[in-house]
Amino acid sequence: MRLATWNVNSLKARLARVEEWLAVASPDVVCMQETKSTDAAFPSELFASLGYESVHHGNGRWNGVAILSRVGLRDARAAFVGEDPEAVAECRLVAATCSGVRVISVYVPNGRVVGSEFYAAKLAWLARLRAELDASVPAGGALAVCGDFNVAPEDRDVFDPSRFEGATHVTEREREALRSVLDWGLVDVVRDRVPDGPGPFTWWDYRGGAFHKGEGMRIDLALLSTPLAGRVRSAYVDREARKKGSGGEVPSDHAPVVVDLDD
DNA sequence: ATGGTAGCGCTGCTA
Repeated sequence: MRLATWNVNSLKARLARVEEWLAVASPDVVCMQETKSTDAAFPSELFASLGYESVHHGNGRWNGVAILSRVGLRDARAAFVGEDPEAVAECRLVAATCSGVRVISVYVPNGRVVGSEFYAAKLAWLARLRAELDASVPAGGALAVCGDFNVAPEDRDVFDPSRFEGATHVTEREREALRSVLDWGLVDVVRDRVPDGPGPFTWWDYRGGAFHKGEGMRIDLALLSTPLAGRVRSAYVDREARKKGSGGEVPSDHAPVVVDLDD
């Protein structure tokens, strides 16, 4: 099974690029973030015509998460345990079971400025994600928590740590909050397969030619439970998808993370 | 050079 996660930075703007990528990469399950779409506008029929069932959770201009699967999709849920699905303010989590794997697509808050209310909300969101796993996922099962975590786990996950002093994504409190999620019993499978940095990066600023200068961060992660991590054949960043499409379409500022699992 | 790009949507916010 090929599992992927991709922050598309607007599904409407990226749709042609996404379709092209689906055909080339041929993933079985895709976690998507920043669709910036409503549930009504989400192109579920188009994805169905390509062989994918889907679930989307979005309410407009910001955020929005989805899961696509061509190996089954059931028990979808788009809110934290104990959260009223009708009262979700920010659409940042959706879960479904695909071919025996509990898949969670996450878009962790950016945090904006260290010390701000948004930074505090980011830390709280990560703590809530850990509580979600404790409350809703049986230990020892097949779990994949994938998405844009907006945290670079270590200094080797940024192109130049000195350029990030005082910035979000690299602070010890954010990294500790992420480690608390990992401590549930998850493996960062790309890092597991690529022990040395820098990178592999998954995000590059649109500005200043950052992608071509190699100035990125590794903030999109595939975190797999230990039993599932034992089935990983390969785990990598699909840098090709960060380049323009065949028709010159603008790419997302994120590249997909792809994980191939043995059956 | 205190900058830059992209998306949403129409003014400035978010990233």
